Amino acid sequence: MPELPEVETIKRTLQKAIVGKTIKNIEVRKAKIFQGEPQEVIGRKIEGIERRGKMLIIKLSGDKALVVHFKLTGQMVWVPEAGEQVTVGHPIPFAGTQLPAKTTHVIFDIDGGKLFYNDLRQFGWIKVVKLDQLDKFQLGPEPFDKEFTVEYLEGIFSRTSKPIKLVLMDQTKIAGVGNIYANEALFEAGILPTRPAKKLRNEEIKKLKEAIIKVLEEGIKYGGSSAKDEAYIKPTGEPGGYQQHFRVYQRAGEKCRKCGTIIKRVNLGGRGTFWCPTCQK
DNA sequence: CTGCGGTCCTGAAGGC
DNA sequence: TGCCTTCAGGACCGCA
Repeated sequence: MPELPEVETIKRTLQKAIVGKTIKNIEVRKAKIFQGEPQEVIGRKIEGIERRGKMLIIKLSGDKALVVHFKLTGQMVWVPEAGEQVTVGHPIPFAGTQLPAKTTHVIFDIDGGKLFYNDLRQFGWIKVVKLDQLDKFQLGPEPFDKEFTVEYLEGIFSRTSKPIKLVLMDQTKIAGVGNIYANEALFEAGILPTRPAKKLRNEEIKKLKEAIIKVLEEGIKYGGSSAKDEAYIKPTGEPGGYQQHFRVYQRAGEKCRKCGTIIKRVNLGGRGTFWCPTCQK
């Protein structure tokens, strides 16, 4: 599922591929996915690409932007035209099939190639948003920003007795952390996912803050994670590599890499939650 | 305010 | 073999 590191990878890949180019046409094959009028976007130049939390923001000439939320299974695949100078990766066959696939819901016809939005579960969306409306998305601080401090975390944790893992995944409190990286960060910090947030000691909060940054940086370094059952791929069509480095996520029944104890799994807030009973207290 | 459960959707996996 | 049920999951919504 595209979380901060996956969306950051998509952002960096697309920056090299499509910034400075013009959107010539948009084919919307599933109306509910594309929210807005294609006419508001066609003919505009892509001025820049940013990320906010798990959302990709494609800034256009004029006063508009496209905001993309990939939710569980959204993908963006950039396929350069034949003969086009390939600026990023290479157009490898998409899952052994041709694009558009049956999961392709929006196709952007851009100078030099096509950008496909695919989404198996169809939970994701693309919205046309005015630039001055971008701050309407209620999101907490970015983990890599300077407001993301131990003091900030102490503040939000002290006000709730919810399990710490659910607080980490609350986008209005911390932007971009989802199920994978919440599980991984809690292992790295040695904290049980079920601990009430307000019960964390200052020393643990310090460790957790560093752990969040560490696992997100690792995720970006490996180009995101293409875990089993998950649809994330880079816009080049290649999978990410972070899944090979998971400490606990989707490793129930396997041995902890640090101590050999069997990794456990439980449902917390409807999400698969994984931890090592020895390393996390 | 909190916390719970339903909703969207599809494919894989399990049961009989 | 084949049909039916269950499950996973980010964000949001309604209800108690």
